[in-house]
Amino acid sequence: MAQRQPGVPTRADDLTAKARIRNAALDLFAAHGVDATSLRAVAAAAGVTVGLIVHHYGTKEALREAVEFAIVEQFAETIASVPLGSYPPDQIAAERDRAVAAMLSANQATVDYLRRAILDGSAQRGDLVSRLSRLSAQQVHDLREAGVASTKHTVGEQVVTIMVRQLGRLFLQPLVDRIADEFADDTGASGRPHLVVDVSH
Amino acid sequence: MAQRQPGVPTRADDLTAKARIRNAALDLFAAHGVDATSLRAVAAAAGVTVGLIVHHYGTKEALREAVEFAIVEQFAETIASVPLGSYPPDQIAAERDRAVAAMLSANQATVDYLRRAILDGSAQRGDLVSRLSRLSAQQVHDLREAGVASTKHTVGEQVVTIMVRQLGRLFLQPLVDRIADEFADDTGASGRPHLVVDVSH
DNA sequence: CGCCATACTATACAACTGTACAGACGTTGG
DNA sequence: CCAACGTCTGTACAGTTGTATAGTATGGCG
Repeated sequence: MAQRQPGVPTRADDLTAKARIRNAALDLFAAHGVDATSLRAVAAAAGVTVGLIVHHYGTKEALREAVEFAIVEQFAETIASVPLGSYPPDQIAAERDRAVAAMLSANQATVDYLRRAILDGSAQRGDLVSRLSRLSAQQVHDLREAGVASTKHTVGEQVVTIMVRQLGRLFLQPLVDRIADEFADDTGASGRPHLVVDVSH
Repeated sequence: MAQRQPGVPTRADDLTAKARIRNAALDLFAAHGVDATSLRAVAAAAGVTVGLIVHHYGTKEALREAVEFAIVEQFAETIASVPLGSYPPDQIAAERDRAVAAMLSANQATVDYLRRAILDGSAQRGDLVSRLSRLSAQQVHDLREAGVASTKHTVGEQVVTIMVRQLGRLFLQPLVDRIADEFADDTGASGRPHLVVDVSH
């Protein structure tokens, strides 16, 4: 085998090997779960050897953390793509929601990974869910500073509402789809049912 | 070690070894996932050796199927515990819903296992979700025969509604709890947020 | 009693896991 | 030019996995 990127990482075929490994890991972790995904499977999908994964990330756990870090980055960048001044104050929140929804629907692997992460719920500080929650909290805080967001509820309540409405529908959709498929011939052409997920305080 | 149940399985300490294995498997599968649970862990939890699991169930896959079969049975029995004649026709459906909800809240492991099963979504016929869907469909069918259930929607739509409303809240609750915990000191004593899950056709 | 079916243990094994490590290659800085 | 460095491969290893199997004990039944 020829080595692809010797010396300083050039971007010959689109992506660094390190990035390709991380992307392949996200896809496989999302599809089959972290435990059920071997480093060898990741290596094969990324077109590298197991040794290189260890070289770049050290351990499987560290690779998982890198994947989660990338997901948080993805959220942060998406939110930052709709800065405070870009829309009338009363539309910022809605516009950010739309941006996040668009990002998620374009990255099924991210959604699938998140679903598993929340499910397994390690519940430890520094967790993926914790970090996303803090990101949401920061967003709520910013909007309040700008005098936009309501202060009728606590920040915690607003974060729960944002995250559950954003993610809840995505998590439950597979269940709806499964059952809809089950009765596909029966449902008539009435189309997919529409999910409603919300929280009340 | 002394063997516990020689010959015909007596019910010396509460349960057959075979049943203890199945229960232990349900608990561990629910808590950590099937893949992450070794037969040795199941054996230890059930107080038997690995060999006995193989003896009774053959393969890990067969053990998983036995666990799922037991779950379906649990649903079926719960529904059957509220027979058609036991309540006024217009209350049967609601009463059965209540019975299922009570059964689920008393069996956290079942809920957790179901959450994982739906998540992984093997999407194959004979699947756990498929079997539960068919159970729901049967229920809807029965209620229609008795002239109780509405025929305004298709059976498929009604099954989706039943399953999503039953299970959706249970699946999303961990997410809500996680975030609520994250902001526990912030939320004030406003109590846990209440989840709303529904489908519209 | 003798015999067999069953419940059960113990050990063994091949496959696969994550991790470690030695080295090959090409680039870069002095 | 050459030593140092980062990227990358290949192999090796100890631990764990699911499964197979040989063997032991025990109760029921002729």
